Amino acid sequence: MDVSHILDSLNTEQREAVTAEPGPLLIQAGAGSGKTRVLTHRIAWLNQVENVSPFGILAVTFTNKAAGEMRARVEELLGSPIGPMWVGTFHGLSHRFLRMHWKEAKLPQTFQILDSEDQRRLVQRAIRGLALDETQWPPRNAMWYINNKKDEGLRPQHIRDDDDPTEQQMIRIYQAYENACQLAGAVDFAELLLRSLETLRDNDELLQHYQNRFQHLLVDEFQDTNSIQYAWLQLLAGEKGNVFAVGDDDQSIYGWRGAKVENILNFEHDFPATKVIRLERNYRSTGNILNAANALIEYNEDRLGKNLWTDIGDGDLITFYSAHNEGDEARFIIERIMEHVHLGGARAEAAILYRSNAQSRAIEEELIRSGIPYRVYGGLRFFERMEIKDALAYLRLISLSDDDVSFERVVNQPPRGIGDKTLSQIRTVATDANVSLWHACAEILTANALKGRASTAVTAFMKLIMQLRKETEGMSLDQMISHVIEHSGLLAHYKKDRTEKGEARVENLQELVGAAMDPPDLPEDMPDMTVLDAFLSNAALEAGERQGDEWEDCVQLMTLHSAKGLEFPMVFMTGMEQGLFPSKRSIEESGKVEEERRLCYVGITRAEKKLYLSMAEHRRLYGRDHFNTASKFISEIPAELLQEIRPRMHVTRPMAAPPAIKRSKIREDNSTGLTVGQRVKHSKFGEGVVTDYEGQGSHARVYVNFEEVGSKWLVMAYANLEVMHIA
DNA sequence: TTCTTACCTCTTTTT
DNA sequence: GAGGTAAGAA
Repeated sequence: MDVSHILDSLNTEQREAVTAEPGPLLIQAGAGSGKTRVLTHRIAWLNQVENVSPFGILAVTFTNKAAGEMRARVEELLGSPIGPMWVGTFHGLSHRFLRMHWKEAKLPQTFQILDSEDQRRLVQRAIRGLALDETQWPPRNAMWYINNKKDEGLRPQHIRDDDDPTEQQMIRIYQAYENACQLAGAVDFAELLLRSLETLRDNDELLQHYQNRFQHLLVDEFQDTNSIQYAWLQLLAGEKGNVFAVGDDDQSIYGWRGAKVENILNFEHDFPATKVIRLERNYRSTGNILNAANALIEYNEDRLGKNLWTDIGDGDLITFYSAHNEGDEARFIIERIMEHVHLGGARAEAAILYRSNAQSRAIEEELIRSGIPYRVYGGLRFFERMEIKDALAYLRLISLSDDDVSFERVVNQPPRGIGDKTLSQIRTVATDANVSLWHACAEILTANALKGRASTAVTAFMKLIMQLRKETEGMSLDQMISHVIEHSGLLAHYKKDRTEKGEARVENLQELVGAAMDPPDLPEDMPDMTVLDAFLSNAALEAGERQGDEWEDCVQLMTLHSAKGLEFPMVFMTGMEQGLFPSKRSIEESGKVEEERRLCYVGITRAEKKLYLSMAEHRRLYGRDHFNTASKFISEIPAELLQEIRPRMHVTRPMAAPPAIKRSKIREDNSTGLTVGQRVKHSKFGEGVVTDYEGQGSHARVYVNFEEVGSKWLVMAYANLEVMHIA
């Protein structure tokens, strides 16, 4: 058979990996060495040359983005859909497994997935239920504790308290939370993994079946696996141990989430006769960029050691800019991007990376002012918005009324007279009888234990949910959502809010209906799943990764973490400041700086041609002023690779900075004919800059920051603004 | 009971 | 700076 389409584009080491005999294989692949390529070509090789059925292949990664890309590349290579192949994230595949085997996993068929916010609320309720002081036992901490234990594979009964009262209390909270989850049929992210591991481990028949089925397991970003994920792989691999693991210890950046780099070391031990292949040739970056990355990562003591090389040539030096403040930093970046665009480059070739999401604001403001389209990855996602979660909670409650998380969310949203007092009564009954809140309501009503007004309100609420259930039966998903937001009063509730925020919420709800017109595919091996279940699970697991306007040529903004696995011709690493990157916390805790350095390594190696590093000597973050010195990572890059640019001395800006502009504004229809950042002239107020706009047609208004009289809202129809052209 | 306001804390990174 | 909470007013 002709295998040239699989092998031709590969170098010797890559080819060795792709064509290796079955058995455990560990690929130590440096950044840009063709990791994903090796992985996808291996799948094609197994399928087309070794004749392994797609049914027998499981490939797993960490992020939805990476999984999506892997799927697309495999389909392209095979020239057909992946069909029954299991390709996805650890969480996604675990979820799939649990949906198929909910009975064995002791879950209700319609179990729901909790996102971090849901989880926090439920933990909080557990803490309150135990009559503990929330200030002394912050839900966030307890949640962190629980997730950590779950990542270690530990249930409350497995944890030794060592007579430590804090530990004992935490265990109690964990236990109470777990009871609440089980009762509500709720599963958090860590639970997905742990539960599927336990289910597999405790059911011989199931285990046998899957061990037989999956002849080959492939893992990407192996350095980021945590204990359960590793155990899960080991269990599935069984005796034959056909695990193809690709990883790079220098890119391990999820230690804070329980990822164990040691898994790379353990691998050779746990899977005897492991073949190790190293990929050190980099196809992505110029020599200077690579040398900087190599020199930096040398400062880490804890590493397996490898050195990337390339024959692309040295390329440009790395530019380092020390700005006065974050605005100056942003303007420097934007000027570079504009130059790039003038020379015919695409905006999408530029990526602006930062350590924490909070840093994006300053950059976004300047981008808006300059009228440059951009796209932010991460941050607040569609399905995490309040109004969307409200709507989904109604849907969940309709499909499973024992869902306490959803119950609490919407029982008084919109307000219907069921306040704290009534609710706490319901909660008490529920806890005492160990039943769901919904169930407790029914009991209280039959026992006539509520006062007149509260009783009517609760009855009305229950009636509403049951009625919605009946009315939406047989409806398509989008009809159903449309019906529910309308008749639950949710839409009317948000419509009452005439502010921009309220309008945005109404729009989001309408967008939700739109999203439901094109629901996710139902995998064939989950016959029990309804379209609604699939939609809801997808909402929690993917939270709306894709934002609109993907076709538009946008500058890319994201955290360093979410940049892993991606590459861009032009990369800006911002906030290279001691205390921000490396973060203050990591400096204080010993041993944490190495992970920060790896993160820096990841950032540097994203760049193909041009890398800019920048910092702000003065930065306002979280409402505080910081005066910074350069990140120690800057000094760890050899000076001969750096070209330092001094800021120009003009700093006085013509006017005060305009107020922050909401992100939702950017893509809104603009019927003013003006853009944010545009200079305009008014006959009376003089010159100013447009900082915001709202409304349609004759109601269209613009917000202008005038040099002399400050900011004013003006109605376009009367203002008679003259557009100024910047000389 | 609901709405409004003042105050408080917590700020890394993601499924 | 934001989000959440607690306290006070309608």
